[in-house]
Amino acid sequence: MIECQIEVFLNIFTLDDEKLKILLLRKEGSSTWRLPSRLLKIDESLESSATKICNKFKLKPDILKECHTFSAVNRNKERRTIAVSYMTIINKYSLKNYDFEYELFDINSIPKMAFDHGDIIKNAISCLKKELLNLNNLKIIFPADFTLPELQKVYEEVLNDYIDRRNFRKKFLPLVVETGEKNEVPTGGRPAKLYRFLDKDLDRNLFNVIR
Amino acid sequence: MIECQIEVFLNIFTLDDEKLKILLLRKEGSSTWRLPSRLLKIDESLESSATKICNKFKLKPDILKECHTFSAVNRNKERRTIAVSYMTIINKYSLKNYDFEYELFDINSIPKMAFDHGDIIKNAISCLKKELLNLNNLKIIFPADFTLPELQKVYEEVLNDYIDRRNFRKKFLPLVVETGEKNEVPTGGRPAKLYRFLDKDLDRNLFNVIR
DNA sequence: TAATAGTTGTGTAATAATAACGCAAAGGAG
DNA sequence: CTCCTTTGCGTTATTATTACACAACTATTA
Repeated sequence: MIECQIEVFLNIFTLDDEKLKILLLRKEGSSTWRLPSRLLKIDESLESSATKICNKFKLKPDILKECHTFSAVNRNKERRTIAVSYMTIINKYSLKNYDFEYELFDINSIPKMAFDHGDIIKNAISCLKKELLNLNNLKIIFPADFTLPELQKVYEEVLNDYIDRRNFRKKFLPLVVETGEKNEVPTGGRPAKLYRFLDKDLDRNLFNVIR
Repeated sequence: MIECQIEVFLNIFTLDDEKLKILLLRKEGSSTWRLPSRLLKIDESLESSATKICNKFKLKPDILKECHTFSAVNRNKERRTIAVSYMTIINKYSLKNYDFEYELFDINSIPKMAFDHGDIIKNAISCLKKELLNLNNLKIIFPADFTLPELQKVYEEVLNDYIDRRNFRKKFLPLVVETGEKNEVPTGGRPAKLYRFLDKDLDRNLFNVIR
């Protein structure tokens, strides 16, 4: 039996400005950033602790997944601390009301992080990519009025590969329906049609996980 | 900060008599079975603690994966206990020398388990199935001199589906080489040829994960 | 207003992967 | 020798994937 504290970390991912981003916090005057976290209390499970972090941001996430448990003996010099990392995917617009200072960072440009938070994020990002291949999870960040090029950019980032535009459309057109509108935001070219997902069985992957 | 103990569980899977099995222990005179486990010590990480369980069975596993962390408040009535579950896949013959009483159980016939060990196993079995789809892990239980029907039976269990024998062979023949021998154990029919895997890039799945 | 640059939308043909199928060969049991 | 069980083998049809080029729409610039 050991005396130790359990830290719960929450990696909150979202899509912002066509890029996958993670929500990070910084203490007043600190030069390093940190993940939202919480110490486990005696009367709560890890899942409920992670849910309480969500509540602080007024989030009701559709997905909350355990990523990994970090237990290196010296990860906290002061006292033995074990960290359990969770991840969630949210829509950026559910962050409208908040009482906290936060910043969204592109997952490819993570800033200098406190302690081992950088390792925790790295692990969570690979978890994110697996989850985003499932259409139900993709739908969280693309609830309505998205363009196919936007979708494709996310897939290309997740798969870390180029996808042919015509072949991509062939896969997705049977799953979506045109809203009739066009993208109002100028992209410097022909405006793209807006789509939303059909209410179909979306609990599947159109692309395969690359191990 | 809470005072709690961390329990490490190890799900040891192997292939025995053409069936996927898990290694379980039973205390003298007890009616219920338990998973191999260990309390985390102050000076070890979870991974090293799980490795120490392996050592007790004189195992040097090729794979050791974290499955899940179990943290329900009342999972141990006496004191707050959080359990981290690991799984490994071993070759049955690495269990030849042991100092412990153990029994191998078909993963489809798990006996009455102590506490929440049944839940932990259930979770680990789904983890096992994901891992076995990777040829490198499959090779652990099929290191040499296996028959294609034996392989196929494992796939059918993992995928929970029937596979056409001819199509199955078509997929695997490019990966294996005949040893020249035939299966000596009578199966009530034509004896199957023995194979071993070629030394190829096996870090991939020939069948896709079904979510 | 014409030319240019940037972005989106569209179809077809070649190739590869998967699914569906029946029968002969080898051994064991009677 | 017959019957039963299991293994080994090839072909065809279907489906999925890949590769590839040009026109349409908008904003910007000359």
